[in-house]
Amino acid sequence: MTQEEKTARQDGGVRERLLAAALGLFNSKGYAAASVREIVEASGVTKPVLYYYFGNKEGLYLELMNGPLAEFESSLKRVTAFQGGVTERILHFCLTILELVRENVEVARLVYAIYYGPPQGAPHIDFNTLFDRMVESIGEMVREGAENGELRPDAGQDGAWAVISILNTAMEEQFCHTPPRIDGPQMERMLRLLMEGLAAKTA
Amino acid sequence: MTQEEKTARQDGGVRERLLAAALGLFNSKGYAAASVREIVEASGVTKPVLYYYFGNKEGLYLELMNGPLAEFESSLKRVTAFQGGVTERILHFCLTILELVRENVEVARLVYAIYYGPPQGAPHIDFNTLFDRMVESIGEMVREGAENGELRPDAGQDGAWAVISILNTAMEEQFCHTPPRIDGPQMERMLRLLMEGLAAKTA
DNA sequence: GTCTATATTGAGATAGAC
DNA sequence: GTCTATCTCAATATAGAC
Repeated sequence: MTQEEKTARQDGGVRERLLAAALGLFNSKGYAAASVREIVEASGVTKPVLYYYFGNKEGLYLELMNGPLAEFESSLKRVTAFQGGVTERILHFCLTILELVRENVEVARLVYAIYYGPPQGAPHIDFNTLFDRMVESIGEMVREGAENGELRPDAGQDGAWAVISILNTAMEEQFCHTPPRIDGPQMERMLRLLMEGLAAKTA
Repeated sequence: MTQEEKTARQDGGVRERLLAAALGLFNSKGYAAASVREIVEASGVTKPVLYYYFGNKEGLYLELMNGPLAEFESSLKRVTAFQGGVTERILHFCLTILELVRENVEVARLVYAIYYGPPQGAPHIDFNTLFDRMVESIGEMVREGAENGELRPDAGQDGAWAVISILNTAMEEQFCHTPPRIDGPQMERMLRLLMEGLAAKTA
């Protein structure tokens, strides 16, 4: 057993408590306004413990984000491999993303706050590329649908952004309103409403 | 001429420069992270000047928000008085709101950051009621359209939220991406795509 | 690993001269 | 109205004992 492994086993609870407390405080007060003092008090430890585990406030923040973000990215890869008609693939994609967000509301809320709001002095993380990849995935599906006749031939950019709008707003509702006024089934109904406008009139 | 009027004339430039600098810094660093020192330096004055005009940082923030918010509210009232078919009224409503946002991007960005993100220690302003009123206005229009046969009879909650989603995401694009990937005409096309799904099939 | 105690910096805010 | 100089407090971070 290496020294690293020993350390990893020993520090168990404290690390997690610090991460959880920081996440809660970053969300309720913002990265800048949440002080180290508050974080350690909420975790029932003292300041040096935080510096021992994470080096500094930034290190704690990065540690907090990296796990869930990596998980999200790998989920993104898996979901694009889904087979079926374009409409069903779009629905499946959006529902999966929404479910991911619902499972990690706290982290998602923080990501959105940093992405959409001022960085607040938090170290930079490239959320932009991640969001763009999501946009691009939906764009490709819509384009494919327009080409193979499943969607209207003019369902290009505008159609893709309309889908993204619904997904985006549904996600935001998860962490900006309690209880959220949009859930999975409702988002699906909204998307189907949109699709009936997007779908090719073959009747 | 009262004392108030004299004062109002005299302090001209400084007040405005402080407000503008604060708005810029609140947006780029967040309310908590933007320091009074930075604000006054950017305005070319010293700290006591800020305290002279606004009492404190919170006073400055409130002064900054109140003007545009009142203007926005009165615009909301005016736009709901627009006459015409439901579809055109919805389009007019959304285009007007988007235009308002585009004319006050900086304030809108700050409002969204505070509304969606952590309050950062900024004094509370009730944006919720304002947003709800917007949601309610759209809800009423859709409901009316469903009743008078201009929209599908089942175009209720879901249809309204689909409209809101498009408007919401279009607004966000204005202050979260340069250049914005959505403008007025594109939002209109997205809404019309949605409408063709919502509209009653009378053909 | 975790503590007490403290160094150091920068924050918001004010006193008092002009 | 605007300044210089300063107060007070809380922030991040660390030294050093256990």
